[in-house]
Amino acid sequence: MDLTTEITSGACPKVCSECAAREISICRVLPHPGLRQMADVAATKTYVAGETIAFEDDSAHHVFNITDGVVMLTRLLSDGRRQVLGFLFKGDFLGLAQGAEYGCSIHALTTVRVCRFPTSVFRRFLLQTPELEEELLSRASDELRAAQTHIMLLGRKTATERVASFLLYMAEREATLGGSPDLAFLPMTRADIADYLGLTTETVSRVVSALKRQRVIQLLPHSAVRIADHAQLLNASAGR
Amino acid sequence: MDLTTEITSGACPKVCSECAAREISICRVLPHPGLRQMADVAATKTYVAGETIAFEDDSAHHVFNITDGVVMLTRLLSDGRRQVLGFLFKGDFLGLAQGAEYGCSIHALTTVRVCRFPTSVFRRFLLQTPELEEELLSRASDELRAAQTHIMLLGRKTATERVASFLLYMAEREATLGGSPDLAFLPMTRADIADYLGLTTETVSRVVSALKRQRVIQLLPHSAVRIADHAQLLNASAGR
DNA sequence: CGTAACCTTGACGCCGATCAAGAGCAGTGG
DNA sequence: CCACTGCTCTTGATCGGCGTCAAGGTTACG
Repeated sequence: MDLTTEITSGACPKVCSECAAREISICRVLPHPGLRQMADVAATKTYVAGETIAFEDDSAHHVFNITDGVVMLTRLLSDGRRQVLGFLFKGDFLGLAQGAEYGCSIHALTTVRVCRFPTSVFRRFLLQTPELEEELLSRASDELRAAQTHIMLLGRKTATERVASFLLYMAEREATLGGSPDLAFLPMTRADIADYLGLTTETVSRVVSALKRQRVIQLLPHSAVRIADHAQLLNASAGR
Repeated sequence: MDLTTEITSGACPKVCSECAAREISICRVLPHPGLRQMADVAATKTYVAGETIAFEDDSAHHVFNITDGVVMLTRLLSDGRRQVLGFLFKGDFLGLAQGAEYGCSIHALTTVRVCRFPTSVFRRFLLQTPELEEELLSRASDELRAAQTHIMLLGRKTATERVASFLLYMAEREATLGGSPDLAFLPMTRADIADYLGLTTETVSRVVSALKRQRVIQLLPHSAVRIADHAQLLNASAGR
């Protein structure tokens, strides 16, 4: 049975059949009755670039599937110092680290489309859907590893190594979504990158310039970066 | 029905009834038949202080419940720079972030007692035990938040703030295990602390000395620290 | 085409790293 | 009980990578 048959037969809810992240979001593990149930409580929503989706102290009323765009998570210290905790892309699930509050602010870096669920309903649905629980546990495990890699970067890498690691990471994300492995789009500002890497905008800018001068990368229009010498960049990144 | 009845009736496996972490480990959510099944595939094991339980590239053949002692997780860069990813205590589950390999080295800082399960058996058991899955997901969420706090610390806090945050964290762990909230035992060396905080031993030592001079903390025998001025230390930590 | 962000580059300063030496401390054996 | 030994911890002097401050260039967008 091909996809068209599924859609026309109505086995796949309209909202899901049109979803750009259909095959890479957590929903891919759901059997059709489950998917229908999910779809019934889902709300699709679009945020514009620059919009704040939620603040860190907000009650966590929703969990999200990112169906398109790039999302940034940040935390603040009381004096305004900011740390970027991570970026989320098409297919990512947002809500794994949530408690009663979100715990971090959620920002749309591009136009972002999400599929949103009330937390309470999602929790209830989770209890009766072991395959979804499996999937979330697996993703939590992946995120934990990613967080550890971030910790390693912040604790022990130099400025150059951090920037190189970041560029490789962005290119890799591009590749997993079907793009080229040596082309990275950077929808975030230098300040965002700096706050992700525990640096300043000036330092990020200097390192990027240096890598460009050494012909390891090229800067293209629209904040795109071409990795000209993958081996050299990997070398500069000091490994994962 | 009290605990004694349970034990003498045999509803609780011997290995579990004697477990020091019985009520705080993941097993607490298991119904008795489930607990018995778990116990059947569990092996208790003791490691001496300083022992390496596993290396980061080892195949992850086991997951662990820490039933006593303190465990440290570390990652290395190829040139030997080390990052301490975290510490685990009595009641903690070790294995959430694991893939095919452990991904980080596992070290016993004190005498450590664990309850160990073969990964494959544990996975199979997990699939048929939703309440355990729930529990793991909840713990993964907590760990993710803890990792984010660590990221904030490494990315944006000063040396003094890092050390202060660390002392508060250790005291809090002490408190959750029934100890005093202003007494922390530090079974790790200054080098371990430094590698956790992204600093050097010298800097950690200097900051500790300064806090001692300001009478914010006292150093007691056996690597214990008394928090003399909790408010002041919290102040020095710049929040969570 | 004008304006407001964002980005880059340069000069300088500081926090924490590095280098070095001595003090404290636990374990060992006489 | 004490001397010895090796490690950990502390403290001081100096250094350097990255932050800070400042100014100019570039890009996006109305």
